[in-house]
Order: sequence, then structure tokens, then C-alpha cells
Amino acid sequence: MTQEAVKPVRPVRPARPVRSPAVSRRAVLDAATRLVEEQGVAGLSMRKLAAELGVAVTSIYWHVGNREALLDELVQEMVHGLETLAAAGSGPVARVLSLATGLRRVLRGHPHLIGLVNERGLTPAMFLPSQRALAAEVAAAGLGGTRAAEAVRAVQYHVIGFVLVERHTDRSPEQHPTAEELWLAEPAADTVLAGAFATPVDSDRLFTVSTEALVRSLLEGPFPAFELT
Amino acid sequence: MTQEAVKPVRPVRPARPVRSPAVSRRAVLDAATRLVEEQGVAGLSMRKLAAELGVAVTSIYWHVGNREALLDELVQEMVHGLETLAAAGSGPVARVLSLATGLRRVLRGHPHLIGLVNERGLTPAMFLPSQRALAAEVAAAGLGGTRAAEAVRAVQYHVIGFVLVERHTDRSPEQHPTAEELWLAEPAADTVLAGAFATPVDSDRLFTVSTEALVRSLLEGPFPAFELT
DNA sequence: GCCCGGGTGTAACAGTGTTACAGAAGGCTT
DNA sequence: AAGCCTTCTGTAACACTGTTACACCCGGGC
Repeated sequence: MTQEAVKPVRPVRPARPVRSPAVSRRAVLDAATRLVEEQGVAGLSMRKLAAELGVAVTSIYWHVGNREALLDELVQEMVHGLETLAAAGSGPVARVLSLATGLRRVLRGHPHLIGLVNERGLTPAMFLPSQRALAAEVAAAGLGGTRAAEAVRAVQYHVIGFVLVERHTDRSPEQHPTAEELWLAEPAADTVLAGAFATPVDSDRLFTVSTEALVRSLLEGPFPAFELT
Repeated sequence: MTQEAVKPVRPVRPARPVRSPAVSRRAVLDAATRLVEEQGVAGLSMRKLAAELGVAVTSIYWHVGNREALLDELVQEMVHGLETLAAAGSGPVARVLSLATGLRRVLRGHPHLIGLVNERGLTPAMFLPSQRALAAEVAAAGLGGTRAAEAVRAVQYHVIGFVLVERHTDRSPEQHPTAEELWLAEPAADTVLAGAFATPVDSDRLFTVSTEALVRSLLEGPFPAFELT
């Protein structure tokens, strides 16, 4: 009963390849990664994948079990790529900032997968390595206990949220009126301000400014360091 | 050529109802809203919608034209619901904070649509009303020009990003290890810190803390007010 | 020889969005 | 009154999706 295994939907390990297989699990994952990066998650269909590899659909299912499982695997691989993040610079604020920008850089490298990670509730696992690094820096800044945990989480939410937002605003075909056009259309009281809003968003700068503001306030904020519990 | 209109895929305005229609555009939109709120965006299928209304699929298409157009319409209606946001409280920080929490409240009221808005690149249009309100408060705080625009956008990105993140972490069935479990599993150096991380996230508090930190830093930050350009 | 089991293929099922086409039914013009 | 035109609905299909029941091939162990 414990190991019925009438139909091994997914091989735990291929043991030895008795026959030279037409595709390998690795090849399926690689092709899937390529497809996702080219056409997005919605562009990944099992039949397209099979055709790409010159193989029947069922082979794909044999190797990865499922579309969902396939995506899970892709996500896992990306999460493992997040474990090599280290702070740099001098001073807590600068070091936390370097972690944040590093996070954003990696996340933007996988624009299609980051949404999947979030949808699967894998965000905590994904951020654990960087969470430890962040926690170390925050502790070095003199924070501890609840305050420290809040600061770390605040930075995490800010970074992933920022990337989630800009992931779409990047490639929006500017359907419907842009904020810039809207500001120009209606005569505003403050023309200087309207002009500032009429310029498109500089994501990099906006990220730096907002993150630095957040981090600085969290670390050197109005709450004195001796208030820890 | 300008108005071929061989097949009016979508009626600009129903003029007069020549015959008592089996469904109205309004009814379709309402049923769609209900379906989306119950089963999420993926749960909205044209056939389900038609069955729900006791009508053939083509009628749906006649009234709303498209699934994409239908979703566009739902999004539009939500966006219009965002136009009644006003700042409250005294002091720029408190007033901006009230706007931010108001935004979050409204967004959380439409958890399924907020992702759509972002995917459609409608975020700018969606945030225009609150953007004006935010701009007014930021200006009252003494900021202007580029600095003001950056501050406003930083708050916007922070709020929508936060909601995007918590939208999923809310209803994640805690598959895979939770961050809390991960922190408890591995023996950490700082047990107090680990304990703090082992407690689940209090979204409301985290939002308040992080947003206040961000806003305070943006408005009263290290950049003096006379540095405007 | 036989069989077992890993790996592949054919063909189907149910579901999706979308549309070509045929109608029905009221208001309008002739 | 006859006819047409617009509005609206229904039937049936197309192409596509994820998934699976089933047959098949083929190398290794007995």
C-alpha cells in the first residue's frame, strides 16, 4: 500500500538509461525555460514544448508529470539562483541598499518567473537567503527583535512589490492614456509639478530613491535604538 | 470606408431596445463581476457566464465583444471607484499616510482585479486621482518639481507593490516551507531575532510601519527643502 | 526463449476563446 | 401591407489548451 507504484507518474531517479531516451528531463526543463523567457508563462504549452523537442506530448508528461509541476521546477531553479547574494559597501544603509539592488537585479532577470513565485506563495522561501543577509545588516545597525524583523520585511515587500509593478509597466504598450498625457491634458495649477509628472518614470532612479528613503528611515528612524525590546 | 460597420461587433450605444433583450450589457458585466469575485479571473469563462445568464455564448460576445474587452470594462469600473479618495489628518506625513491606507483599502477590496489593472498597464490611469491628491500633499510639505514627482511615485509604487505581494501571501496554502518554519529549523545566532521572524507577518502593521517610514523619509528626508530645482 | 519495465506514440476527452452563419422580432420606409 | 434594416439570439463549428487511457517498442534479466 505504501508503494503501490502501478504507474510511476514521475521517476524519482532515472537509475540507468536502458535505452537512449529521445529527451531527458533536463532537456525538457531547458526548453521550457527558453519558451517561458521568450513568450511568457502563457506561451508555454505542453504541445509547443513537445513539438520544440520533436517528441510526443506524453513524453513531456512522463518526464515532468505536469504543467504545474514543470513550472514548480522552473521556479525552484530560480529560487536556488538567489542564494548567492552578499551585501557590499560600508555603513548599514549602503549595505542594505546593495542587497536590495542585488535582489532587484536578479528578479528582473527572470521577469516571467517572479510572478509565478509569488503566486505559489514561494516568496518566503525565495527570500530566505537574502532575508538572513538583510537581518545581519539590520542587526549591525543596532536594531533587534520585532523592530529588526519589521525592517527586514518592509524592505523585502518594497523590493518585490516594486519589481512586480515595474515588470508590467515596462512592457505596457501604452494602451489607454498615459499618466503623462493625463497630466498634460488637464491644466494643472502647478505647471512645474505637472511638467515633472509629464516625464516618463525612470525606474532605476525611482527604485534607488524610494528604497534609500525607506531604508534610511527604518534604520535611522524616529525610533531610537535603545527602544528595543 | 470610415464607417463600414458591416458587422457592428460592439454597439456604441444601445439606442433603443427594439426588442426586450434576453440579457443586457449591464447584466453581463454584473454576472462577470460576481464570477470573478467568486472564482478569480481564471474562473471567468464565457461559457460559464452564458450559462449563468441562461443565454447562448454569442450573446455575451455581442454585448461585450470579447473576453479581454469584458475584463477591460471591469477594470475600468474599478478604476472609477478610486476617484473618491481624500486626504485626512493634520500634517503632511499623516495626510499622505491616510491616502496610502485608503488606496490599500480600496485595492484590497478588489483582490482579483488589481492584478489585471497592472497587467494592462492601467496603473497610471488608475492612480491619477490619488496621484493628484498625493501631489497636493507633497507640495504642501514643501517639495516641488522632480523631487515631488519622485516622492509621489515612490509612494504609489510602494502601495501597489505591497498590495500585489500581500494579495498572494494572503491566500497561499503555505505549500513548501514557510519562512517562519525555515527560521525555526536552522539554529540561528540571534535567537531573539529568529523568534521575531518566526511569528507570522502582520500585514496591517507592516504596511503602516513601512509606509510611514518611507513617507517620513521622503518628506522630511536628508534632502533639505531648499534644494528644489 | 520469455517477461518486465522504462520510454514513446496515437488518439481521444473535456474544456477554453472565438466566429461564420442562420434565424427571430420589432421599427422604419416605401 | 410589404419589405427591409437593425438588434439580438442560437447552432455549430474551428483551433487550441491540459490531461490521460492505451498500445507499442526495445533493451536487460531470468
